[in-house]
Amino acid sequence: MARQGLTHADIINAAIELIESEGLHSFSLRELAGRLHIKASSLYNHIRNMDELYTEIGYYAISELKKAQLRAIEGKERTQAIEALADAYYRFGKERPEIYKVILSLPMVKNDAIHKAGFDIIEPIMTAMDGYRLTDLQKRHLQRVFRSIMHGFISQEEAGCFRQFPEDAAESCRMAVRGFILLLEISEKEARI
Amino acid sequence: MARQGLTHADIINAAIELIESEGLHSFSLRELAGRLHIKASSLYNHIRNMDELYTEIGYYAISELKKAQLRAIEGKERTQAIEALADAYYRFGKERPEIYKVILSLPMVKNDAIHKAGFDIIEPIMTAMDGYRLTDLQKRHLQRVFRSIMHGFISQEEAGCFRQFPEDAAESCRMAVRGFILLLEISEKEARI
DNA sequence: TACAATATACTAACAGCGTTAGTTTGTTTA
DNA sequence: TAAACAAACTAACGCTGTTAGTATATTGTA
Repeated sequence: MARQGLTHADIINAAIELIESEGLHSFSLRELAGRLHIKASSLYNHIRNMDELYTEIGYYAISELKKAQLRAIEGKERTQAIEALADAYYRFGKERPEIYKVILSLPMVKNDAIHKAGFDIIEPIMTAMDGYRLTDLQKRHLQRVFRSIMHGFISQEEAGCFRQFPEDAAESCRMAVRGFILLLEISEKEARI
Repeated sequence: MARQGLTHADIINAAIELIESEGLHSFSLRELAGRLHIKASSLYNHIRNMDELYTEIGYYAISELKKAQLRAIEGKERTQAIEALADAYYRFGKERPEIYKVILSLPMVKNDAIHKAGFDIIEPIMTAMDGYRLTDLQKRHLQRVFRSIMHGFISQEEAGCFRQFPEDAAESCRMAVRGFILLLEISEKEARI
């Protein structure tokens, strides 16, 4: 009706805001439309469907996470770089849990764009490992180890799986990162042989 | 109509079967009812609601995972125990991904029963660490590290996050477990001081 | 400036979902 | 045999994503 200059980006931004404030769980196209003062069906002039909307939000989340990580390791090396990286990852997960969740819902198989996003996830940890003399094979394994540790902590804490004990989960996470650094150091020694 | 002796357990078992064969994503009460040759509303004679159904399936999943882990570490100690434990956990996640996912959907806050289930998750890794001379504080942190590593690997591999490289994810996981064992060993040394 | 084309909004509807209320019917108990 | 209970039913509610068809405002062109 009262035509407003709604762009594709406006839709995505509103969706992100809504998900962050109300939670991914309760997000719906009708609610999104309501916030934009249009009907749900009108959204289809801007987006193909809900899957695609989630995919775009996933891209956004990945790029935000990547930015935060790269900022954190700037000018740092080895132990310091890894710890700063882990800290940035952990904070992102705690501060923006709803957006973080969207990343995992990305169907990583589908198309080339998502495949490309997969490399955006990897880049920061790969860069942080530059200070270690590792083979490419070692790096490919070790980046998985790092990401698994970090994702494991974030998703389990979010799910409430750490509530049995009062100890700070961030402290446990730092311990895990210490183990990862140990792994980097002994891998380095093995690579020299 | 043609009254069949449907028990509460029958419902849960059918739901588990359906989730494992068709996926958690497409699971619905109407589909479950269809498999049992009743209408969806009739399910409410046996279950309170869908949340409670998921909770019960979550309990089942936790107990299955616990059993598999305890079986794996029987008669083993230290490095062997940890590796066997990790292997059992990893296999469970790969072989029964849909049921595994239900565990995380458990709202760990709610009631005492769920709180108790939380300890069932912890028990195997706590037992496996018995062979290490660690303080209780260390154990409480380290069980989180172990669970984060394992959950991180399973959920990321399931989500397709490891598809960038051809290397076997199980191999990466073993590397992570090696890091965890390193952590156990140096924690042991620190505890003795 | 006028007309055609396009983009953006609308209404109405569909099938699916979890869930509830009220009703019927078969089984079990007194 | 009658009463009580359990387990099925039908019908409906409000919610979801999505599509089809329609109206209207903006934009590009002759």
